[in-house]
This record gives sequence, C-alpha cells and structure tokens, in this order.
Amino acid sequence: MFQGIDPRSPTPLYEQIAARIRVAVAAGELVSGDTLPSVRALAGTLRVNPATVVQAYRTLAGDGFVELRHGQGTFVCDVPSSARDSERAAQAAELVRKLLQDAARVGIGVEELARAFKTEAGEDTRA
Amino acid sequence: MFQGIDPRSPTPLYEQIAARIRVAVAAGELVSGDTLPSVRALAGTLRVNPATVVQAYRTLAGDGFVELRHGQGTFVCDVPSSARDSERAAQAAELVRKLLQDAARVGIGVEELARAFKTEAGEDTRA
DNA sequence: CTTAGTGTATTGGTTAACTGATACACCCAT
DNA sequence: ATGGGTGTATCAGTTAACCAATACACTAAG
Repeated sequence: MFQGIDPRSPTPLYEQIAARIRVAVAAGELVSGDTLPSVRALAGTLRVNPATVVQAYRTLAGDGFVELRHGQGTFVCDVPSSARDSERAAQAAELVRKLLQDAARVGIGVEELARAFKTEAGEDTRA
Repeated sequence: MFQGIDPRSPTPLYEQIAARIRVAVAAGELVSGDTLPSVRALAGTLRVNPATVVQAYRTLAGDGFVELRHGQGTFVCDVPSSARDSERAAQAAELVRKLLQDAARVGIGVEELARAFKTEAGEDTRA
C-alpha cells in the first residue's frame, strides 16, 4: 500500500503518505476502527523519519480521516458519508477558487478554463 | 497602473508586477512598441529593488509579452493574436492539469471538480 | 570620447517549508 | 510498578524561493 514513495518528488513526503491513506479510506480498504501502522513502524518501512509520518497522520487528523490516540495508536475515523461529501465539495470549491485566481493572475478567463477543463478532464476519464 | 503592490502578500512581488503588465497588454493599454518604465525607474516608484523588477520583466519576456533590449529599454512585443490564443490555451491546460493532480492527491474526482467549477465560475462571471 | 541612461550578472541575506534527530509523556499488559 | 509499545514535543540541518545590493556591459546622444 505504500509503494512508490519518492523522497525526490516535488510533492512532500508527508503528503505522499497522507494521499495513500486517503485513497485507501476512500476505496474502503480501510474502515472505521482500523489501526494504521505505528509511527515508528511505518517510518521504518518507508526509510523515513518518524516525524514525517507524524506530519502525515496529523494532516489526516485535521481532515477528520483518522484519530491519533496518545499511547494507543492511530485509528481510522467513522465519518458519515454525507459529512464527507460536503467536506469534499468544500475542498473542491477551494481548489477551483485557487485555479480561478491563478488563471486571473495570468490573464486567463473563465471560458478558456472551461474549455481546457473539458479537454483535460475528458482525456483523464477515458484513461 | 502599479497601485496596490503589496510586499506582504503571499504572491511574490515580481509576479504582482508582471500581472499588472500582462493585464495592461491584454486590455490594450499597452500596445506593440510601447516602452515600459526602466528597471530603476519602476523600482524607485514601487520602492522595490531593481532586481525584482528585472525578474518581473524577464518573466514577461519568457512569455513573449515584452522584449528587453540591452542599453535601450524594455518594449512591448507584437504578438499575433492567434499565437497568443494558443499560448493562453496551453497555459490554461497546464493549470487544469495541475488542478486535477492536486484534486487526485486529496481523493477528489473529476465530477466533483466539474460541479465545483460550475458553481464557482458561475458566481465569478455574475460578479 | 564622454556621459547619462539602459539592461545584465553575480553575490548574499532572509524567510519558510521539509525532513531528521532526540528526548519526553501516555497507555496497557504483565 | 514496570517495560515495551504508542503518540508528542522541541530543536537542528537542508533546501529553495524571494528580495536586495553591487558591480558590470551595452546604447545613444552630446
């Protein structure tokens, strides 16, 4: 489940780790109550510093995906699907807002983006 | 034209400066052959280091918006509108690709993004 | 040729993000 | 209570981006 963690990637290690767990939860491979590998264990497996794993876990905790219990371990949370849906919608909205802002900075309008989105998203869904 | 440059903004100074010029060109306030303020002059006006202005100008030059002529000044380029269109389309595509990538990292799919895009973009066009 | 104006190049300091190392505090089984 | 597991907290090293400072090189006008 933790294959392909790359220290030289521009995306931080802790985000790569967090992403794996997120998709695992989304895919149902991890369900409420499951325990994640301990900080040290996962750090050892990935040849990474424990603090890096902690940062990944804390990020997930901030999103409500997992819960860190001092002295016990890290557990997958029980998030109602409705809550998760609205949460994801909010995140999507923020990402799109950022996109619009970045685009405006370079002088690109909404229509242009919509066109690009159709093209790129279309290719991605077919792939 | 250079009002509201904010050193404490999270977006770098040179990008803020470049953005102003980009929109000025897009709006037709600056046309082919016009000269931009000299590096030192603009730096003085904005209370900024000349090197920062240079970075802004070089960014614009990389995009083909302006041309820096050693010993003469910085001039607005004559970019065929067709070339500019395809250039903007390419930039838009890259921005969207980045969006899709960021979204995937958080486990957000294309449909979710499309929905958010409709919402956010709609609000923005009405505003 | 000289000079005042222009862009260019190199260097250094500041800040923030990321990762690592180490010591601490908690929980539970024994 | 104690030992081995857990997460927690704090500090240091690395890297990269951004901005500033200074000295350099080119152009055109006098």
